[in-house]
Parts: sequence; structure tokens; C-alpha cells
Amino acid sequence: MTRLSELLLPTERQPPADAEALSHKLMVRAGLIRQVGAGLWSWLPAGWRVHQNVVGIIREEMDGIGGQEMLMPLITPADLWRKTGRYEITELFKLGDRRGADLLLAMSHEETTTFHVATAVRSYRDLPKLLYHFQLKGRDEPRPRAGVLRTREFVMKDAYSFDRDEQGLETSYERCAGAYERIFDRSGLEWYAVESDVGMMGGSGAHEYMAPCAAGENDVALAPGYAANVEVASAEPQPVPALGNVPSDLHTPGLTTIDEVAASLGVVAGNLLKAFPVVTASRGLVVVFLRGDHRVEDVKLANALGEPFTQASVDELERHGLVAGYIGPGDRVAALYDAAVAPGRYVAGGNAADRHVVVEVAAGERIDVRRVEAGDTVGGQVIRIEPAIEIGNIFKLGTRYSDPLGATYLDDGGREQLIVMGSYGIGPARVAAAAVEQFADEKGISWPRAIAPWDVHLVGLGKGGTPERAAAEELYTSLREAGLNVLLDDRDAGTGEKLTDAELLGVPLRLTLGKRTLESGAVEAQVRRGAEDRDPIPLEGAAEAVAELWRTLP
RNA sequence: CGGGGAGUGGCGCAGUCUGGUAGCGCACCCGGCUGGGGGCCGGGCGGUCGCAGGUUCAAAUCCUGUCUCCCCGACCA
Repeated sequence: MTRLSELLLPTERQPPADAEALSHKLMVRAGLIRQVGAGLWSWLPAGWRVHQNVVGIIREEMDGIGGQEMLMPLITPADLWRKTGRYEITELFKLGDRRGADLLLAMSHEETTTFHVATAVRSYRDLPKLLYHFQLKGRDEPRPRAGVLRTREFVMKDAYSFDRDEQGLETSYERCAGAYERIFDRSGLEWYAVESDVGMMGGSGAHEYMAPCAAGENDVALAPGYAANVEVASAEPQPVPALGNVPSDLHTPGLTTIDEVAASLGVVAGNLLKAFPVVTASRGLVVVFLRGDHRVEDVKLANALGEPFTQASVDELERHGLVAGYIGPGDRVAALYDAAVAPGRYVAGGNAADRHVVVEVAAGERIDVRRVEAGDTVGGQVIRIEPAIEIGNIFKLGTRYSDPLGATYLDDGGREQLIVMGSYGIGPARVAAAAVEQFADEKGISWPRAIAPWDVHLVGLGKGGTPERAAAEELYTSLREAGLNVLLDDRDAGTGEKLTDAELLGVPLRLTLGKRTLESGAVEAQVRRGAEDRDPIPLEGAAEAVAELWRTLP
């Protein structure tokens, strides 16, 4: 369907009142998506064309590295997930059938693919394998947001590699990384790969593919030659001047924050020691000390501790004789020091109400748990931090799933070995939304050519039955014969409405054909990116010239 | 789950404080004019005011309960 008069493309002049993110507003306004419930969205015809274009690119590149496409069910028996311990995840949609059997909506398909490989693969000769599918994922997200950026049901391309050993996994991983580079390059996005957290699941390595944009939910630390999610980023802190002459015992009534204490002493926050008391299952209460101007990065701290933690309550502190707001090093509780706490003198809590003291911190064991900040450096290069949306990830799973699900093979010596796995995800919806975020201007969307719903938006001005409209029909036919996907605006609507809708929808090349065109013998062309008018294209032989121009577009 | 906000034709909103039986712009339908940037005139269609209960002669408006949605924080493609 490529005639606007027949297409379901409900454009809106105003965005939904509750929309915040740019892609949310524009995708709804342009008639690409519509909401059904919280985090539940329908893709209307034009939007689905974009989605499927992204899918097409992914499919080509995955096939190109030997991926085998298949399809596994969304509804999954609970037993598979019980075996891997994932049945307890709170985001899991759980349901039952009429007989009372426990089922779930898969959040991803590690269990299912591993189940198949476990039963189908017996020999090292059957490995490696790279399997993938495009399938819905169900996730009962605590907070769906920003249109299609974070939803409770979405299509994911998830791929799983199965190798004989770590070395094989390394090869599969690199191969997927290469495919991902080509996929995101081809999609026309700005993107980069960053080191990411492997989470509590373990695993030996992971990367995330990030598309920088304002609506992004992740913060990424970037410097020339360096890119990492702030959840795992490490950097050299900015220096602070040494602590000047300050009395070693300070009466500080009511001064419980870093800023208050620093201001009252006339020193910088970095001259203080910040106490971050946490409780873990195996250690009980532990106080983590950071430089006063630094913040704890929760993910880094959990990784450094090797277990989850909660912040200590005031009760918990009192039980250990600590006073909230006045915690400092002492013998009452175990202490850990962040890597940015250089040996030297600091103002710290005096472990008594209204008291601070100057302490001498010695060199010693450190853990890196602080959140990297803009202005820190890596290898002498200054870091900046920007928001980005995660559009894909790759993850070395190891034997996390093959072990509980019994996915083994016999090696060439007849010994049973665990299959070594990797997983590789991409969210096509996020690729689409990120493209909207990155390239939209005040008039609307500006799709990269590779994923645009159509190649050319041909606006036929005037009313049906006029010579200019007849000419538009003719051009429409010849453009299609030249291999272009063309959207023809053949509505009897006003000029302004047609042109405004075209800008909102964001097809990369707009052709306008009206009375003027006929008189001059050339159709007007505007490149959507930058709203850049090009030289009119003579109607004689227009199709080839348009196709040629189109190939040069971003 | 914690905090904040909102539910009134398809979209955006007013009306709620101070109860009196629902209105505006856009969209939509009909007729006419216009025809290169959301044009003009005239005439129309369309709403259980989220839901349930209560107060009252009378409830969009007051009370109680409940559901839904959005935004900010802990999660992730």
C-alpha cells in the first residue's frame, strides 16, 4: 500500500499530552505507532515498515556470519526456567493453562535454545552453532516509558552461539561483534560499543551497543579511545589540592553533609572523606570510604563486593555505634577505600555527634567503586558523559545455561564437555526510535535511508483529475519501475497539509509535483535531512535521476 | 515499589474551587468557494465526564472506594 489516500497513517498535529521523549511524540504524531496499554504498543503500517527494514538488515548480517534463523515460542513451560533459576525473576510474566500447568512469557530464549541444543547436539562435530530468531519478549517492566523505547512486550533479535570451548566462544563473539558493527553502520545510526556490566550472572565479558540520544536511559563515559557504560567505567580522578591547616578535632554541630562541612572549613569537598555504609549478606555492615566529591556507582560496588548490598539503615548504624552524618574511619566497623582515595590527610566524621576529625589515610588496599565524572581522564584523555540508548548487546554466557540444562557434547576423546555459550540481542524498535531521536528536527522525523518507511515521498499537489495529478501518477509508476519504494500523496488535501505531513513522516527524499512542475518540466526535490532543496529534476528521465540522487542520501 | 501528576467526543483542552443537566480548537461528514505551506463560508455527526457506591430535589463538580495512564528514582533490547 503506497497511496496515502488508502494508507492508515493517522498523523496528529499535536503530540499526546503525556508524551515526554521526542521519539515518543514524533512516532505517535507521524502515525507510526499507537499505544494499547502501559508499555504495550501497536505498530501501524508505516511504522512497521521501518521496523521490518531494521529486521531485514539484521537478518542479512546474521545470515552473513553463518547464523541460522529459527523461531521459538513466546509461551514457555515454567520447568525450563526453574532449572536455570530464572523462574523467580520478578519481571517475568507468569501464566497458567486450563489444566493449571505453569507457563511464562519468555523474556529471552536462552533456556529454549539451550534445551534444543542439549537434545540435538551430541558430538563436537556438531559444534559450533549460531542460532537466532526474531520473537516477542515479555517483560513486566516496573516502569515502561518513552513510547517504544521501553516496553513490556517487544520484538528482539536474539542469537545464541554454542561452542566447544572458551576459544570457540571468543571466535563466535568476535564474529557477532563484526556483524553488529555492520548492522548499526548500515542502519544509519550514530553508535558505539561500550564495555558493560556482566551482572550477577557472571559471564566473562559483555559489550553494549549504544546510540547516543537525549532520551537515553544509560550514561556512557567517552574519551578518545575509550567508551564504557558508567556502570563499569574507570578513570583517573581530577586532582584536589592538599588539605590545608585545619584543626585536628572539629566541633561541627548540625553539619552532616559534605558540602556543609567543606564550606564551614573553607576547603573543597575533595578534602573530605565520604562514608557510604552498606550491608551485605556475607559481611554485615561495611563502610565504604570515598573522596568527598565522589559518588558511589552501585553496579561497580556490587561487582567489587561480589554480592548485592543495601544501604545501611540508621538503626543498623546505631547498633554499631555509628552516627549518621559523622561516620569516619575507626575500629568499630570494617572499612573499604575507593581507589580514588589517595594516601593523605582528610576531614572525616569523628564517629560522634557534632564532631569531625582530620585523619591520615595510609596507602593500602583499594576497590574501584566510584562513579566516573565528566572531566576525569583515561590515559590522559578527558572524559565526557552522555546519555545513550542501548540498542544491542553481546554477552559471553559461558556455561551459565548449558550446565543447569545439561547441554553437553562428547569431545574427540569421548569425554563429556559442557557447551560454551554466548548471547547476542538487538531491539529493532529501539533502533527505529533511536534514529528518530538522533535525526529529527523541529518539523519532524528524518529517517536514515536504510530504514525509512519509503525511499521517496511523492507529493501530488492539486485535486484529483488535474493534469498535474495525472503527471504525478505517471511519475509514481516510473519511479516504482526504477526500483524505488514510493509513497504517493494522492489525497485531495491542501498543499500545506501534504507538505507538513511529508516532513513529519521523514522519508529521505521528497518530490513535489504541481502545476509549476508541469510548466517548468521539472519536479522539485527536497532532501529531508537538513530540509535541503535540490535542483529540480527534469520529468524526462526523472526516475533514473531520482534513483541516482537517492543513492547518495544519508 | 517509593514520590509527583492526570483521566471530560479521534487529538489537544476549558468547565470541578463556588452542584443546576457539557463546551472550545483541530479532526470528521454534507454543500460551496479556494488550490504551492495545515485556506474560507454555511450546515451537521459524535461524549455512560475512567468505573462503582454514597450525599442531594439535582453530581463532570462534593464524599468513599477502585481501575487506568504519565513523569521522576531502583531494572534492560
